[in-house]
Amino acid sequence: MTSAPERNIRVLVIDDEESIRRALKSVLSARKYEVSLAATAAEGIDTAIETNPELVVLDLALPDMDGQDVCKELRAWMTAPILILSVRGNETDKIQALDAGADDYLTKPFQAGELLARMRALLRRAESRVVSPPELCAGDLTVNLARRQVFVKGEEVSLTRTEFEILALLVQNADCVVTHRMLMEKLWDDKEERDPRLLRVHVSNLRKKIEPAPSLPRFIHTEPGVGFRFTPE
Amino acid sequence: MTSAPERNIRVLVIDDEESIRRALKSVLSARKYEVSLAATAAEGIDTAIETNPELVVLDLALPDMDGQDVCKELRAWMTAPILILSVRGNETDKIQALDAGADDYLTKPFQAGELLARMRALLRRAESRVVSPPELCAGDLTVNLARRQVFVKGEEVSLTRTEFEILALLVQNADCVVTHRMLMEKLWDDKEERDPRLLRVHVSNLRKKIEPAPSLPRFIHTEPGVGFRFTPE
DNA sequence: CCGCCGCTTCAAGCGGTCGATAAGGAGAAA
DNA sequence: TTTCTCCTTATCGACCGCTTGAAGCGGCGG
Repeated sequence: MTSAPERNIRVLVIDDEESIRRALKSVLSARKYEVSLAATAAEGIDTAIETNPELVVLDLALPDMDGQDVCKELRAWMTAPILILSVRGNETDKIQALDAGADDYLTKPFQAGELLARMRALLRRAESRVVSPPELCAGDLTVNLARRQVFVKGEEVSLTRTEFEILALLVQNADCVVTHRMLMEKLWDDKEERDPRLLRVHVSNLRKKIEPAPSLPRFIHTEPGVGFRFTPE
Repeated sequence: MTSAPERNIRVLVIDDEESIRRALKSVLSARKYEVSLAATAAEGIDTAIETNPELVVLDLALPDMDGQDVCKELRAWMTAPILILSVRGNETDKIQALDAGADDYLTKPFQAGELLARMRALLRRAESRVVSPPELCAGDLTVNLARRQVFVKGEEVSLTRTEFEILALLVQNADCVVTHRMLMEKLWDDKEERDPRLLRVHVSNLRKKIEPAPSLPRFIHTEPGVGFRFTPE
């Protein structure tokens, strides 16, 4: 996988050397990365907050703050990998930086190819991380979006594709009204107008499968003329 | 986090130099790591299958196989981080190893402290990730992703490349739905749309080989309009 | 009280997707 | 070249679920 990423990945470079910034900007932009630059630690942290980068390249020797402290400060709220650049190649610096939350440490002068390869390795790891285990429990109902499974009183019920899509959208917007338009756009991505009755039939069938009393809905409430609402409480 | 891990972490060291193996064994054991050793690539892969390590330290220059190929072979079924050791410090070797699936690259001679710090950084990242065992048993079916072998009632069945790829992807996402799109992207990495019928044929052939009753699937269930799901239990 | 309107439910037709099978075609090995 | 394996395409029957029409139900206003 030496190829450029299909999507533009946001990278933040924090380095006080003008020449390094320019060089990295040029090299990374050519690889279709979306590059932000910062010359000081303070500026770097601000930019990180603004752009929320997916990877940070951080020089250890900044004028206004120690590199390790920058690392820790970023780590406090950010999970993106941090790659350290430094002219200092001694063991203690490396250990301290890595233990401060950095993910890799590269000694200057470095070769662009190695930096890019290490960035790819870090990003490969980061992207394979699971986002969150999206499981919802409400009363007798359990909805597992990742597994596409729904349980009522521990018994798995089999939902149709459309039924599950509807339920998923409602669960994702729990307590909020999901309009007819939103549902229909999600279900049939063509924008042509569809019969609103269609939704009602599907919702009706869905209720029969997951509601304790389908005619007195506990989970899926209808907002007349607007849409539906899922109530977990 | 300079402290030793609270739980014994399984580390596999693959290196042909006796002295390195001894030194690492001693250093890592003192840090409460549970160390396995291997002197050749073949032995290393076998040990990896047996012990399912949480981190692999791999020498790039092994007598019986190229380091990159070992990397790729491990990556095919293992998600644990791989740290490369090598006397070769040139850029090309590093890039190739990192792109082959390695997570870090350290040039010999190295200092123990740096190795330990890099291991900690890698393990910190991998901490939250589930380690998948290299072999899965479900009823009469045994799937060994590492060895690319499949057994039914103890008898090995021979799968074609595509069939195994499909089964592997399904097993790795056991209980979760694997969409048609995911399967097709994995099988044919070209993004051009393919005939969904193709998948059905391959899955059908696969079922005939591993299902007790192919028409009433026990392992590979189809989710209409979405994809397929592997059910171990 | 009655009719209108929107939501719910039921029932039936139709279309799409799936599974099985067979045959064409590409590539490797003999 | 032949032969074999495996990928791919094609065809067909069966079935599930989407869709639509229509009736039942309740609230609200005239």
